Amino acid sequence: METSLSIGTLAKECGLTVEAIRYYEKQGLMPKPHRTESGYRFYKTTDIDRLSFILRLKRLGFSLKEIRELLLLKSAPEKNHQQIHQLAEEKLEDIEHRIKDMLRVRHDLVTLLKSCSKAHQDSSCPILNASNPLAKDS
Amino acid sequence: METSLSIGTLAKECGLTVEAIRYYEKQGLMPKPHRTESGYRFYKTTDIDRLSFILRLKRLGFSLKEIRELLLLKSAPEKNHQQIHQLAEEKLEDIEHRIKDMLRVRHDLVTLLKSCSKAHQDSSCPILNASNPLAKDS
DNA sequence: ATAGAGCCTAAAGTATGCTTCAGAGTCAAG
DNA sequence: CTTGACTCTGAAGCATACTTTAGGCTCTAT
Repeated sequence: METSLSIGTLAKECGLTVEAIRYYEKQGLMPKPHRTESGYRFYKTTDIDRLSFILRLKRLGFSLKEIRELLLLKSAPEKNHQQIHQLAEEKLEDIEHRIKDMLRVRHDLVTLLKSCSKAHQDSSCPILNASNPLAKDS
Repeated sequence: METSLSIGTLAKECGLTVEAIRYYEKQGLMPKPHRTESGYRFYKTTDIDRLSFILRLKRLGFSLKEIRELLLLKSAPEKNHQQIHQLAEEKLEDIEHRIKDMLRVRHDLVTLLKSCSKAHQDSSCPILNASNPLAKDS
């Protein structure tokens, strides 16, 4: 069973640097991993998911501090229920606001491309004819 | 007709600082505004829209460099059509990817809240019962 | 058993995106 | 006509999020 990864492998797997992973650990985003006798970090495959989650949120404009909060939510124990629920509510509102903004920007871009396409009688525009990736909301 | 704004008014209007606006000007995000005889900048109301667009994109995790590109797209002349179309296509893909990420994070959060709610038999959860803001896609 | 790739730590350095400071002119109200 | 709020420029300073450097141990293959 090969369920453990070196920091280098994890980094490659997720497309970032070894140093960034160590930095996230220092900032409390990644948990302190187990170590080999010689002190080398080793990770579980589930750490790939955690790291992917971090990167996804980063891409969306969340700060490391905000991501830390969201991670706490994800791994929250049953205690402090009220507080966690409150925080989750805030984050969800935040995310929904961002989604709206994103759709608005998307709309602007599509409008731009439409006019652009119209001006050139180009009815085979690959962008405008693409299926809407947002039609299927979870 | 009161169609011109001081930099301070524009800043208040958009909820950022005077210094940030001057910084955006220096970075080529805001156009160089007209000046009074004494050298004071003055803006048109349409500059509010431009600044709002910038802030929206910033919130979504775009760098100032990327925002500059998107702004160039918006104000693009008819020439360089091919190149602009190409860039717009890239940006649109980028945005759609981000929207998917955002929906995924939203899904995670809602799932978390559902389980949280279930654990406490709380059927009146204000978050989960809220109407879906994404139902109406443009 | 040794070369080279990979890992370790701590600390300094860097890019981005502003904010603060210093020093000075401008404008509107009283 | 002065006081205080607002504006100007340029430069330095700061927070965030890493990256690079330095110096050293470890692991794998030849």
